[in-house]
Amino acid sequence: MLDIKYIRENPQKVKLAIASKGVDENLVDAVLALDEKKRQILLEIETIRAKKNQAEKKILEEPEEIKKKAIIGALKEVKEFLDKKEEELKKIILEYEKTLGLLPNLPQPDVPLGQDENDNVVVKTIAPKSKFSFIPQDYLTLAEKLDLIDVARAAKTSGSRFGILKREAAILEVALVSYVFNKLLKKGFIPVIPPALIKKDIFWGTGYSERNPQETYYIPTDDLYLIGTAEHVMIGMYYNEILKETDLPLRFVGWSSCFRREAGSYGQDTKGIMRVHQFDKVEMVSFTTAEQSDAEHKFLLSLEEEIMQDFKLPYEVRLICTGDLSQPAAKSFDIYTFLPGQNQGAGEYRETHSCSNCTDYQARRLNIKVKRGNKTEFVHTLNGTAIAIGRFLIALIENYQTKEGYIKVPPILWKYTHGLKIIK
RNA sequence: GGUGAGGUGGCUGAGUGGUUUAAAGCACGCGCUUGGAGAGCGCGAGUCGCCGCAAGACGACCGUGGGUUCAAAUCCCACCCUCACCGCCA
Repeated sequence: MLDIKYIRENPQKVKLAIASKGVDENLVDAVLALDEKKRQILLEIETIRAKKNQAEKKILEEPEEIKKKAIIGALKEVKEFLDKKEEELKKIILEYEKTLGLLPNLPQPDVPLGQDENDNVVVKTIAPKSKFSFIPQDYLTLAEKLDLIDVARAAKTSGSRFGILKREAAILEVALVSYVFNKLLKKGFIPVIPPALIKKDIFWGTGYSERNPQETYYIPTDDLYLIGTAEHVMIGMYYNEILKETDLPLRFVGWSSCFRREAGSYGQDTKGIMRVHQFDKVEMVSFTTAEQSDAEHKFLLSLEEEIMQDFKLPYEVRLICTGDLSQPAAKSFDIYTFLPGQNQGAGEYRETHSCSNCTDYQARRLNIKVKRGNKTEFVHTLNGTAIAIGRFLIALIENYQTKEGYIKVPPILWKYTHGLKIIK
């Protein structure tokens, strides 16, 4: 949610900003019109209510029955009028909040203008150190030979766009989670295993529902949503709470399954587990003060890069352009990992991590504040991928493959795989 | 699922129809005191909206939504949530 005062004072800036994210700029005028109407009715109601309150106090001092009755009679008429006005106000507030909710967070000034992911800007490249002496194979070919990923049987039980991780792939997931929990625990993150179902208010509050409502699984019987990421729960945990300043930055790491309907992605990545309805992910989340959030954003990105470097994976960091930013994000970096087995061995960079500063956008929607001295203010929230298991496994399989079609286990994981050093 | 208790400000907690402008304590802010800190003392201070250059005025808010009443934190109804005990259960 945006600050209405800021919109009132800077309507042109807001229009430009939301247009750069591909959202209709006319929404700004709609919000301002509703805001004005709302304030006008509110003023009217409050003036009358002030008079009514004074009249009520007079009744106490009034000894004469006749005068009392006259006042009470007049008050009844006033009440009927107020009831009508209040009804009108309620409708306008509802419309106002709905419209205001449609406005996305504003991009920070250093975010490049652009339409879609093709306009994202590469800000750093860690290129592959050496080339394969053979033509590297596609992860799915390798994984199916070794019986690590079973898409066919997943289709049998669950339909298209599902995968079953088997044998060493399942062991690797547990190892990856242990490794990354261990790493982030040392950095002061609080580990969390969240529920997979959340309430409507929380889901709305994290700010992902408006732009692509069909993306989420919804269970009508219980009025609950399946989480698309552990972030939904980790941010939502503090709904309507006031945090202590000394607790900030407050950091969580959560491991959960993530559910995505992938509506509108027909034909993309239809094979394998690159794009599936359910995958597991370890996600980082931070709550900070307004001044801390830029530094925290860099910190989360640095952790993601550390993870990449622990595994000696080649990658690019891309600064996301305005048109590709999510609704709540003010600025995002993505990490694209090099997958040498794609394009018949020519290789390709694919998105494996993301890292966003949502400033106070989610905090306003969820009413999450921090007490600073005598005042309370909205916190800033950030999120970043630690390891998205499916895509990270793809990266490991393709980068650690051998000529024989085996897969080496990265040394950093040995301590978590109990002696497993190669998959064959 | 059953029974009972409860939901009040940053926190604990008093408040059963009208000077509640929500007591008190803790925490917080400013000042006094001190070489400095602490303790102590004094003062200030809820949130949101709205009008105003400002001082300040006004309105709303005591889990949420309705209702009763001239008047509701307080009475009534529904719902949500928390805690305790019981039942069931991986």
